[in-house]
Amino acid sequence: MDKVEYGVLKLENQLCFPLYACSREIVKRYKPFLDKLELTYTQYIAMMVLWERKSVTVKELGERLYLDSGTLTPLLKKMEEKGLVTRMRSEKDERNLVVTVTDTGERLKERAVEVPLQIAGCTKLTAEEGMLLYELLYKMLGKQSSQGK
Amino acid sequence: MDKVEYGVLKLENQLCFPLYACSREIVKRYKPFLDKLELTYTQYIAMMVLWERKSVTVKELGERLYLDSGTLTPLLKKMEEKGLVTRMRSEKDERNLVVTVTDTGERLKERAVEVPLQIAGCTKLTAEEGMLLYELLYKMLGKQSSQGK
DNA sequence: CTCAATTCAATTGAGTACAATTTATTATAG
DNA sequence: CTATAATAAATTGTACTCAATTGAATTGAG
Repeated sequence: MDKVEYGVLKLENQLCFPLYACSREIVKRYKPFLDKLELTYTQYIAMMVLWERKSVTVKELGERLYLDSGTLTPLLKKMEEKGLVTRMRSEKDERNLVVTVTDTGERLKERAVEVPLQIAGCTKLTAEEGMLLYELLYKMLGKQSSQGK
Repeated sequence: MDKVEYGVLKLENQLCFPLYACSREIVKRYKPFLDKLELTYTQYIAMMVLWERKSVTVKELGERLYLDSGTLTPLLKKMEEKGLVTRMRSEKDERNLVVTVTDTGERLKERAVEVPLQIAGCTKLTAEEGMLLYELLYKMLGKQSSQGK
């Protein structure tokens, strides 16, 4: 009767913590594979959008990745230096900066396809559990799942 | 027949991405509440361990939070400056640094209990979904769930 | 038209993360 | 006992992450 409901403050009773820890652990699992491509994890997911779209504005990329220009501007400048993308102001609206994959960036895609395959072997979840986790995470993110691809 | 299996490289087919995005979004949801306590998210989870254990070494704290001394040393120094913890070398083994909650740190616990309650209202998942997500994340982290608390 | 509001990137500053190295301390093989 | 190995923090350097601010370009109300 002395202690109140401090149980809610225990780390093991938090949902946020395994989410935070798991996210970082997964990024670490990607590292050895991404090192071979000389990409960081953030650069990798940015390239995923670019391989799919060819050209996007910083704003669109940010909406897709949940990142803002504070993160993306320096990231994209490094990717430009590496020759993976070009950065150019839109002619229609010069406030927009258009990022486009170069041929070098496009060629990297061929080596990158191996990454998801190699990572799949490191996962401790079954396919069904992975699917379920996917659905729950997107629900938590507040978006409709686009699983039915 | 021209395109190969590039579908594996689509952002929407990744499990890692919603994990990464969700983790950051949740930390953002905590921010307004943690701001009132003048804690960052990382400081908050470190305090959770300390509220539970009273005293831990940097090594133990790191194992619990999946963080290393490179992250924890500056974090704990800031927490010491704020008067939340003390940092002292262990007498038994001076390689170990023992972190202990101060009275100020202990008092913060009383205000912190509100945080999980207020966050709970922001979640888009049902209790069952939350539990399921929790189990899946711990399985992915490669630890046995300690849910049966 | 024209100036105030809006939009988009860039910048700034604080705070992590983490790999790799260094330093101090303790354990251990010979 | 002593040189070596192992361990724990701290340090260093790179790379995000994000809130807040700034500045240039565009929009829109009057």
